[in-house]
Amino acid sequence: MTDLAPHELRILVAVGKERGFSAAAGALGMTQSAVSHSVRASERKLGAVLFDRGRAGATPTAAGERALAHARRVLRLLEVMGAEVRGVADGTGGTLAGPLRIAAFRSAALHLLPGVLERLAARHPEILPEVRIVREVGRGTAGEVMDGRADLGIATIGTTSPVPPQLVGGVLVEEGYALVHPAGHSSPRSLPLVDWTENCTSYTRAWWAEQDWLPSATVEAEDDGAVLSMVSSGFGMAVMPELSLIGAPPSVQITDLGPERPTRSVGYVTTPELARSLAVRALIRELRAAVR
Amino acid sequence: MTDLAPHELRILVAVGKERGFSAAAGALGMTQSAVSHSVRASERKLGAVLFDRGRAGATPTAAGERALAHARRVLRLLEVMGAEVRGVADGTGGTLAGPLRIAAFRSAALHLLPGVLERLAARHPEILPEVRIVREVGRGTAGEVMDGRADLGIATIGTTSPVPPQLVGGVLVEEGYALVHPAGHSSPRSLPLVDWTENCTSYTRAWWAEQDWLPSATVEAEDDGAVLSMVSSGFGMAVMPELSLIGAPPSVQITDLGPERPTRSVGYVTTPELARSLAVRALIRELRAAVR
DNA sequence: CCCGATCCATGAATCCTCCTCATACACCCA
DNA sequence: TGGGTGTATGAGGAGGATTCATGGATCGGG
Repeated sequence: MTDLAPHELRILVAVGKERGFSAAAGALGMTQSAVSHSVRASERKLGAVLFDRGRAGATPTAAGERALAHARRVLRLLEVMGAEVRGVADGTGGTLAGPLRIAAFRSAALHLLPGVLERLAARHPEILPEVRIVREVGRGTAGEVMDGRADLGIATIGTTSPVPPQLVGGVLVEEGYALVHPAGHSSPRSLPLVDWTENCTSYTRAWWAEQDWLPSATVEAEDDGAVLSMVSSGFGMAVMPELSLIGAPPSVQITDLGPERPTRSVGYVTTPELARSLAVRALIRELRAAVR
Repeated sequence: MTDLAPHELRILVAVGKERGFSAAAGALGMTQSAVSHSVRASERKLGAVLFDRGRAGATPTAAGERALAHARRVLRLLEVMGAEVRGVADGTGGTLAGPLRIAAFRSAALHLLPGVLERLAARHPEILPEVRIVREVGRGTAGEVMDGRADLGIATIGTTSPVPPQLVGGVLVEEGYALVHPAGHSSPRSLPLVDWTENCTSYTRAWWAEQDWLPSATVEAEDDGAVLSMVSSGFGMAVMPELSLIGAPPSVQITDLGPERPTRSVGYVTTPELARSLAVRALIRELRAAVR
């Protein structure tokens, strides 16, 4: 038997990543001795020294670099193998390869998805995500999924816009609204309130109506990006969800609205069939991990 | 630990090949009991039944087919890993020393590969190419690569047969179709049209249908070689890709079909993992050089 | 210059995985 | 209904993997 077993491959990869036997052992939850034994066995099987051991740990030799590259590929292939075989058996289609169409509202597409898709690509390079920005008005992103134009939608979920009965979905995160106004403005509350069509659920609107300090004069903008740029140029103030405020310029000031502030739930919707597909499940897993 | 070990993969492949536990055990020099235990363990790890057991032995389920394809690929990758690591360590250059399995359709195997493999052998004598001729119907050569039975496939690539998403590939050359008929025939267009199953993409068929000068009566032959020999013996005429016409005897006459002639793309497909291996890269380099 | 810290190496003991042996079970056919 | 084909399964043993305990090498600092 000259082939390396998966656990041996994993140890090689860990040593390459942690740049040392002890560190790799720690990362894998095993003993330095086990790593040493295993690497030595792998080297014997392959007939080549894979790591230069030194004071500062272990660094791959040229042969070791090639071995690491192969080890990573083999491990990934084994991972995909498990996923596909299970998928075929489940009748979920079997492959996680191919395009994965995501409909998202603007702030999610800009501030939530990039990191998620990056990690998804790292773990499942065979998935090719396509993001389409859909205004969250009317049927919104859920409509895109219902109409078969998207596999998964990032949507606001609440009592006024629940998950449609023919779809499945879940809440990812509940985020609060915050007041945003020009930084350093002397009396920000005298500024007009800037708003945009997609903003706010009816629950939020009710909260809104109760706040007597809010000016009634409002200006309607195109989308949250336009609102934010109007605020940052001193034109007005706005009540926006936190997701829209990620990466806001220093020229705006964000004020928490306190414990009674309105919130909204951001979640996902998909079809029951697609919910079992490996690609959609992988994406949901990454979404869940991202909002934690 | 949910990943399958190499010995488990080998057992799966053997069972798939020998179509039975007992036969696989015999081929592997082990007990039927060991095979049974191992397959059961693999099924438990993957969470799917891989073989239907019956009177006549074992046949793979759908999940089993996928598992087998992956198993072959993983084992192949481990093989390449060993060879390359040893090669790097020896300072012999680091390319895979050993067999490189190529699946090609007939005309490519006969007219494109010989020169390519000659140059490959000159540059990398340690690579031992094995060519298997596969009819380009159904999943064709790409299927051989997907199932782990070949490292690289020479395939026709087009809208009707794109590179499968889980594979990687590229176009090598776009070649035209030409009319071929017996040399010196007085009215070649009155001859029947000879064809063979692998011939022509749907795009080509569409062009074909538009040509009112083409006779509708057709004769079906086994392969392009048979077609060419029928044409050369005066039996009929044919529309064939240029690759099939290399080395055609002087008894046939080749007529260019003009600028509107149909074309097909000939390319290669391989797995993402093998695409990085030195042997496959060397072969692709030679293929690219050859068609220039 | 030695002390301590921080690496990796190694031998023995333990635990667990995998294989074999022996046997049971299911099915088909003469 | 017995013999021949196949697979399933439990018990036991051999070998591999991990741990424990320890040794050896190398470097930086007092």
